[in-house]
Amino acid sequence: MQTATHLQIAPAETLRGYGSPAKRAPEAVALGSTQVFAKDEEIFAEGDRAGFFYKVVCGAVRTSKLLSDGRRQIDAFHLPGDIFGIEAGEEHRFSAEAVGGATVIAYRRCSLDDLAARDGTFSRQVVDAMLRSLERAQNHMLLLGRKTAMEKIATFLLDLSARLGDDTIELPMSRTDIADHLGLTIETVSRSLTQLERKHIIEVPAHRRSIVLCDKAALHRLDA
Amino acid sequence: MQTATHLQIAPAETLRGYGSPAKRAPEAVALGSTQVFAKDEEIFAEGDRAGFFYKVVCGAVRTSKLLSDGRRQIDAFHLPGDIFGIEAGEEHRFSAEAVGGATVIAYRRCSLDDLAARDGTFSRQVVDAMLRSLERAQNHMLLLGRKTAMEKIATFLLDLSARLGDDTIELPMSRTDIADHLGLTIETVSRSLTQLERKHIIEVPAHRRSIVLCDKAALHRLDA
DNA sequence: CGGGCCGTTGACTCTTGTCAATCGCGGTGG
DNA sequence: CCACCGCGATTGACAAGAGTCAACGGCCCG
Repeated sequence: MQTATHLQIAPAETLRGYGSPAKRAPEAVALGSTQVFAKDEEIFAEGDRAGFFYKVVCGAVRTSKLLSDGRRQIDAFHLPGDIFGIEAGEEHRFSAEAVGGATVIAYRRCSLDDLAARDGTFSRQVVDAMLRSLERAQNHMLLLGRKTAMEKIATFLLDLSARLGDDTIELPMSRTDIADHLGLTIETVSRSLTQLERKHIIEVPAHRRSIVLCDKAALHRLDA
Repeated sequence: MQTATHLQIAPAETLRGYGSPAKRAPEAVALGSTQVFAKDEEIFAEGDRAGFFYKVVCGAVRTSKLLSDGRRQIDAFHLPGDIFGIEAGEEHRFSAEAVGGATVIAYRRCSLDDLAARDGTFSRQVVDAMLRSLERAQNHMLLLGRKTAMEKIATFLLDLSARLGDDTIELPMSRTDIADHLGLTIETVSRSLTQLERKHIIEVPAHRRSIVLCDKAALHRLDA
């Protein structure tokens, strides 16, 4: 086995703008440069040249695809620690936007071959990220193709709670985002949550932006 | 850049059986061993130890996940040349079965780190396969979450025709498989095909196992 | 010739989507 | 400080796309 002593991933201090006036935090941290994006600000768009990939530091990021008539599918929400924006080809295959403000680290994309050829911690992390994306995508296909609205909501809440490590979920995203992630309409999301609330399985405080899971067992039962 | 002169992926001649009486073609081709599976025979199951991954030589393979009550989602059909069964963890995250007979090559899975650490053609091919799976999964999520039944069918037919490189599609899979892939019921698949037939957009010969795309432009119009 | 499997078709149901009104919080400006 | 405005969320009434259940048809194979 070879011994690569240094990761040779180029720092990405010389970031070109993305057409949006984001405040950039230019201190180059280790291998990438930190950037701050405002609520709903675009990080990259479908079809953009994939010069960088990213790791979420804080906040949340959504990656999505659009149909020609505007229907949207959010394939994933990325939380702190998650890596997104890795591509096989030269272009990004989906767009990424900050959900209510996010800080990310941008890594210059070296050739994927190069990356795959190294054996440092970081390359392992990237390959792992890819595989976890794939796994998540596969689970999500099962959800989208075969689960009912209520099952989708239950899965979503349990997953988010597990990822955040807390039974009280501060939702970073709007109902519209949730709907576009689960393949539902905003009305169906709202009605499902109301129903769960009435059964005392969850509690939704007045500002409606956080959800407390009171009865996880019941949620697991609802989740097929 | 290092120069790995040999791919060090272990041949997989010493295959343990998978609990099913498949005829095995034991000649070890290059890096893996060829295996033949009968119609609907299981190649591996969800939860099996992921000791191998596979490349389709001929025929077709479906990979799928099940819900506790039997609802099924086929995440992909794998055609000749496609690689499937690569996993991040120790277990297969979905099951794989031959669709009406398939020949595959099994590769012993070395540690993914090792694999990622090499720079040979084959490792590149594997990483590429992963990224293509991911891309396909993302497109499929858009389909499952946001397309109508007719749009799903149109997308499916165009995709299959493109992959097979032919406007006449010999369907390797049943209506049930198609339904479980597109998140529909067998009845809806059947009705959609009949409707396309009536509009002279496709032709479906009497045995119903092949489909001729007469009017691809119309299909593209139906596909959002 | 008969049985079974796969696919098609029809009638009906129902979950989810659509359209529209209202609520309520938060921010803004007088 | 308070009234107003606007956006996001909720709720209701209704529509419709897709699912369910059931019958039937045709093909293959014994």
